[in-house]
Amino acid sequence: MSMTDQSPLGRKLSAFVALSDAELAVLAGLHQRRRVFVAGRDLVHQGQSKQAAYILASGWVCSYKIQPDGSRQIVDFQIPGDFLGLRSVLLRTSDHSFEPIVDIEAAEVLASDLLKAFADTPRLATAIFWAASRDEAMVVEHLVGVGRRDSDARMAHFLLELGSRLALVGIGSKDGYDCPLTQYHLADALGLSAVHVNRVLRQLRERGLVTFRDGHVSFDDRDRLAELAEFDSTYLDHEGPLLK
Amino acid sequence: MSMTDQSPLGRKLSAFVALSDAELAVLAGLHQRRRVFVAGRDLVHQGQSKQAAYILASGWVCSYKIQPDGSRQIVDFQIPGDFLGLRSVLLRTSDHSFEPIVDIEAAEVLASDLLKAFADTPRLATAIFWAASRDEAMVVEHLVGVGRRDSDARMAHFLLELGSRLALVGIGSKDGYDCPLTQYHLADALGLSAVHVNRVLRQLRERGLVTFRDGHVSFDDRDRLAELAEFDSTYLDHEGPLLK
DNA sequence: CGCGAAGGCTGACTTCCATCAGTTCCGTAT
DNA sequence: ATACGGAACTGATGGAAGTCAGCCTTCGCG
Repeated sequence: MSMTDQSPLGRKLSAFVALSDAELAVLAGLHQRRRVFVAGRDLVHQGQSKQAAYILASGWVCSYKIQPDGSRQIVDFQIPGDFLGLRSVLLRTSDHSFEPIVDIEAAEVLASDLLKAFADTPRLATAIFWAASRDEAMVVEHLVGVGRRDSDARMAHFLLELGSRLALVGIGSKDGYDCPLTQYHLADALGLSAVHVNRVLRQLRERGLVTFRDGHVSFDDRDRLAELAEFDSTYLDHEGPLLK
Repeated sequence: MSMTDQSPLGRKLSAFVALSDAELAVLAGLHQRRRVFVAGRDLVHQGQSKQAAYILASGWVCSYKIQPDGSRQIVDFQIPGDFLGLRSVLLRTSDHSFEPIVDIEAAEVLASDLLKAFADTPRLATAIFWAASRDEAMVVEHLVGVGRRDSDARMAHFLLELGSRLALVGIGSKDGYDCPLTQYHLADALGLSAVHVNRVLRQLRERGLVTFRDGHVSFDDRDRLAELAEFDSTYLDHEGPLLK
């Protein structure tokens, strides 16, 4: 199976374990029940129970929690190749919501099919658990950012992390990437107000570090940006395949 | 096996699945290699690789990340019955550190033993994954708190959550619990300065909501405290066993 | 066409929390 | 017995980010 044939998930997992053709075939099998969802209408809503998991094939999604007072915290963004709702399979009710940011395509995966795939191809299972662990590490890093970084470093770190993640599934380049997020999304993710997000972006642009404009992020000076963010990507753990 | 014989982990898992004697025996088997660690000396250090997982038997631990600038963010506290480092088994290097807050006892669990237990007793495996999912949900809720709650609500929420968790493993009562954390721990966990933590605690005490003094938390008015915190415990998911 | 909604952008004012610079209290090691 | 270190505690001051209020542009649509 050639590189270009691979799903984004296949591509991502290949960075961790070298998957055999048989394993790739099982993975492809999980992509059967393809569904389309429109931007803005929640896929899963907080408090809902017993929903399937999804593998995102194209488009962007965010997972978030709404507070009783109406404010929301975006926990993470999902990009092609990411799982949605893998964790909440075991908890009775989903503790958060998923909103497609643009129109998306996703493969619905039934818990039973997933478990069968795990039993048949343990290496694939390991790879998927690796991906889940990495997602959790990103949430932790997100928490650190919100708790301990000022708004500039927070934004810088966020934009760099996103760039790294996209690169891993073959989207974007060293210099930047297309990004459909609004300043409101950034605000809800970073724990800032939309007004302040705007000011921070302006500042970073004027300092010649990054430009986020018209749905595109350009790294104007990646090194200085990484320095400001104190960006250390080891938690993303992609140094080439571990298991041959 | 009677209730009082159970390890804290057994007790916690029993709230999710009713475990058979055979399953409880396997679980007890995982507690073989008992070790003791002294307060303050890190169990696992950020950047370290290939360490075992642990089941905490007694005492308190915190997991945290240190920033290059020296500030630290505590990600979570572990109490008896919690796993340490379950997630980082798959990532090459641990992305965070574990520090015992008091002297602790913990069972060291080798990855191979854990996998064998999973293979032999799938229901136990499910229960442990449930616990892992719940831990992740707590980190998410923590992120929400740091991102979207002001310092009072944040503290209130934290103290209530901890009370709920302790109750699940049979520690503390409806009215309060013993708690060895210092105000510095609270500050590092909640993304506040120690000075401000002190003020917030004073305020909550003066308003007659909670008293945290001399290593003991007392809920003076649990209802009003929960209201201030907008505490909704569904993410903790303990409404009695799901699987009979 | 023109209206409204969504997103981006900005200035003025306010608030929450960090920082600095201490003091007090206690337990323990010299 | 006293000196020391860790933790709790406090007042004064400043700064980072929130809130409020408003303007401009673009784009879809009645």
